[in-house]
Amino acid sequence: MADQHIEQRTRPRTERRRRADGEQSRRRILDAAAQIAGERGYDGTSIAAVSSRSGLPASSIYWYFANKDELIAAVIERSFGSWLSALDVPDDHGGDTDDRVRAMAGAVARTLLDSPDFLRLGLMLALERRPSEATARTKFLEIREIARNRVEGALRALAPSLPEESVRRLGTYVIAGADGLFIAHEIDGDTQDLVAMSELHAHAVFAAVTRELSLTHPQQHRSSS
Amino acid sequence: MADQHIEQRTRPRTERRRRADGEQSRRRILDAAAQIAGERGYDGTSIAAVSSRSGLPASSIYWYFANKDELIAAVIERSFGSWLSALDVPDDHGGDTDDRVRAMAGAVARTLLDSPDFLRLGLMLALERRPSEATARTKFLEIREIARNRVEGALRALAPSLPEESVRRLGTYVIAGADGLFIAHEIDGDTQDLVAMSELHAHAVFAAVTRELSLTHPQQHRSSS
Amino acid sequence: MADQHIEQRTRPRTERRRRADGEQSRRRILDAAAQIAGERGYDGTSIAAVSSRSGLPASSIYWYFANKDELIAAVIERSFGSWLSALDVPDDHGGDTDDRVRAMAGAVARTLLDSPDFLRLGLMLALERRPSEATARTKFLEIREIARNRVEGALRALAPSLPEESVRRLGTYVIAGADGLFIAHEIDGDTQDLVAMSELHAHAVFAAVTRELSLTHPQQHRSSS
Amino acid sequence: MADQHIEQRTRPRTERRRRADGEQSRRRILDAAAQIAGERGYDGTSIAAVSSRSGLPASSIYWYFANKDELIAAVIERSFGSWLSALDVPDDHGGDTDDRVRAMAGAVARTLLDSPDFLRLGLMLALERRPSEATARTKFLEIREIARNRVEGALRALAPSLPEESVRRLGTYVIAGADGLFIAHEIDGDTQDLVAMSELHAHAVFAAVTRELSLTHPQQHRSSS
DNA sequence: AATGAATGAGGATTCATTCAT
DNA sequence: AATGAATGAATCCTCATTCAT
Repeated sequence: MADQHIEQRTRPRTERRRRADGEQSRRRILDAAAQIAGERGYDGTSIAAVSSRSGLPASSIYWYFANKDELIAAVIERSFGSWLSALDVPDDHGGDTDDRVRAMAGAVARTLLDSPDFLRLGLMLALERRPSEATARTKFLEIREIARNRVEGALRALAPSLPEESVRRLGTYVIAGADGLFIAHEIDGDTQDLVAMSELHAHAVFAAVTRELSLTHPQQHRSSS
Repeated sequence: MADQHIEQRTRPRTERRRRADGEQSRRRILDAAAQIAGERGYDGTSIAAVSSRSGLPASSIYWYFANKDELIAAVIERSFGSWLSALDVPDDHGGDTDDRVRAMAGAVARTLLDSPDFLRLGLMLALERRPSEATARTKFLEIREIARNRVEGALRALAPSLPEESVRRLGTYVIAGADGLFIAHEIDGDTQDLVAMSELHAHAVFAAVTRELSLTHPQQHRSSS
Repeated sequence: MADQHIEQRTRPRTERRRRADGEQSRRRILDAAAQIAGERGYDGTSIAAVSSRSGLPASSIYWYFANKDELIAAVIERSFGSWLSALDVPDDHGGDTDDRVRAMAGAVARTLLDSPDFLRLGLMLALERRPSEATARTKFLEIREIARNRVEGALRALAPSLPEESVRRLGTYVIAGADGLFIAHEIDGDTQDLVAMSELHAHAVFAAVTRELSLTHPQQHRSSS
Repeated sequence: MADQHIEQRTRPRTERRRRADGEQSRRRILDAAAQIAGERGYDGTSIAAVSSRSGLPASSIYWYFANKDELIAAVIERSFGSWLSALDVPDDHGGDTDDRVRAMAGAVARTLLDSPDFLRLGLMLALERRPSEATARTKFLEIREIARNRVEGALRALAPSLPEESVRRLGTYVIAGADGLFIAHEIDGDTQDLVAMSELHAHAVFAAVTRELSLTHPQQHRSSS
């Protein structure tokens, strides 16, 4: 913190931070909080630690965030945002359905490897049964709902005749698999290949979709795994 | 904690009552700690909270457990033990392979519904990545390894020709699905049927097994779901 | 605060609008501070609270007031001023002495009911005995001295032959009763009629005056209540 | 604090504090809190200050008191108790009614001079409009009710035919006068003689009692000041 | 005429743990 | 076999105030 401060003073004022750069401070705080929360979880993320890692005094953190809870919520939100935008780019390309599903799964897996903060943090918050007013937890649950809607949209696009009930069930299953594989990867480290496992999961989901279809419209489909 | 326990057993006790009291106190502490840790996670489980919920003074907790970490480890161990014993009973019964797999999945799901503490707590610990190799976390990872060995054993029994690499991969996938579905159930409450979802997962795994077999020994298998 | 105020007046202002804004901001701050200080006392009046209630940033408060202490002093001064001016109007009217005393007491009581902030705040400050001679407290004590002088003046007018020592004593007693009744009203709410109680007090004081007179000049007076 | 602690260790263990003397620690904390709160009020009484004045670490204060509020409440309660017991001793003695009233007033005044903490503190709390759940304020209001009941009892004993409404009114007036004179004494220091002023107040109340009686039972009484 | 941003000191309270008894 | 009391470090957060713009 100290050196940070000194650096700021000694550095010649060539580019005077436009509008007294609070944007940068806010970002520094979020960066620090994201790192620490990613390593140590919600409770392990002390304001003092964020302060010293960000170079700003603890009291300054409260200029930008009402309290620790909202700080973590902001971390989750930003992390989710950058995950989403990383995902959005490679949306459609050729190949048959199976290939496309597998590609999507791989993309999800890869982006999770890059910015997993919101997921790890969010899962921890979700598992701890904090009072429901907790901003950070609520934020994660909102985000989770967004992700689920996307997944369900993709499932509907993939199999338009799939009944809504199946869409819900398979949506849950897709996300459950992603969560579970993410956890496996977090626990076992890089010994397990998250991308390969995700493709396995995609396969399983794909098989489940066709199976559900065959149960609903028995004449139109055959087992296709 | 371990030596404490042993000491209590080996030292001859003239008065039965005393020993019973000690054991009862220990149990009360564990019960309280299990409840709280299940609700609030490792950090949220303060010694003071365990003290007031158990009715015993904080210092008494340290008579039974070396420190908080070993208390939580004991909670996990006990909870896992009761989960395992609940699982052990209905091990084998007739029906074809598919049925058997589905039955196992249902049993696992049901026991998780009954005693979910160790899994929730363990997952939190696993996600938290606390720097020092905490006893409680280690204990959970050990237990997880036991569970994985069981799963892999079942997979080998199911498909003896499955290569070891596939066994590992599918073992991971089985557990990941269980974790993910457990989380989904924790988050969404009872709106999702954990048992039905587990059977869906069992199906998916079974399909994956046959698929791996067909990839490895292409001539011997056909799709069999 | 004082110089700030003067500076504002002496410096010629080209634009009328600007000056009006400044004065309005100052008033907004004082209003907010008066409300909060009336409710929560000196320590309970944080600059942050005044800032959010007034809608102006905390740093702007320091543009108008040197520090918190002078802000509170200004609150007391303004509140006292408006109390005094409310009191000044109905100063003299007919009736015998008893009536006049009672009317005065009623007037005081009514104005206290209308603007009790400065008295409540002042009493809190007076009781608090903060070590450094805080401006706000001093301001209140000055004001209290002014009020006492008025009371003593009225007593002298009422009974010119009353010795100075008695004037002092009765002046103290008048104010003590007012303070006490104000407190009773603050505590018990409207269950007690402050005006009626004030008239009771006026009676008591009047009786005490005649009593003091009879002790000093025994031959000239008789009981006259 | 430090020396305190050392002293405790170096002092030879001749009299080992019976039952690990928490009673003494509690008293030390209360003493410290009473001194500081008497000087600086509720907000001015920081736990850190109580800690260093009592010689016990801040965290130990929380062994005895749930929070600062309950600590102050305990201070008020104890101070009131010792005031009451100081007051109880000289209950009845000869002389005519006027003398007796004056003696009582003098006793009250003298005891207030000795242990005024509960009154100063309580008045401050009563004036600040803290949330009603505040323990300390509530405690003071309870105490005030006890004192009022006593006063009303004394009034009834003094003039059994006094109607209840007058008893209430005069009870309020007695206490208001005491509060007001106490404040006058606190503000002006020893320049005003609290005891003499209290006797003046007693006289005024006595006159008011006879006046109320004469208004209610016009034939039985005459003005008696 | 103002204000966004920053800051160090201090606020109350909880923490896991120890120790004498 | 247990516990009342104590403790120092850490917790989150608020405080009044400053300063560059």
